[in-house]
Amino acid sequence: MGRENRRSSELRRSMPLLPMSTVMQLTELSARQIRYYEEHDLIQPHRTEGNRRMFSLNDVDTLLDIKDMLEQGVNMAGIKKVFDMKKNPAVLAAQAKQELSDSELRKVLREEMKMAQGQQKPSLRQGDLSRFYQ
DNA sequence: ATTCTTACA
DNA sequence: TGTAAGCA
Repeated sequence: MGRENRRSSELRRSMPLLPMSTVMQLTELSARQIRYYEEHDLIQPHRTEGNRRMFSLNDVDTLLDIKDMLEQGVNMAGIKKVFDMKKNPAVLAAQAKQELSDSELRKVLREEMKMAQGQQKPSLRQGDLSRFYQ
């Protein structure tokens, strides 16, 4: 896939198209949850003139990723850690070279978490991701 | 009819 | 998180 094609692809996935009701059905998340994740800057849906949220396909993907982690027992703190790692230079580089899929990204994140853990407290309290990605 | 914000259980 | 109120 050429860079022009990938660019328009990203543009399409970033296009604000879906209203709250559609995203709720697509993700099976409540409006309350979706708004909550926005408050925590995990997604940044566009707003219409009437202040209605309009979600992109990227937003939906992100929400599905969040849902996965939630079902694995990862709390907000843990999810935030994972998302912060998407800004990690190493992860960013890997994403630039190939089109790192989300599933592949999770593998990388898994490794990154092991690295980060050594510098953290080895406890098993909430927010610690160690027990979910061993 | 639908979504939004705020606030309380 | 769910739910209800009061708006837009």
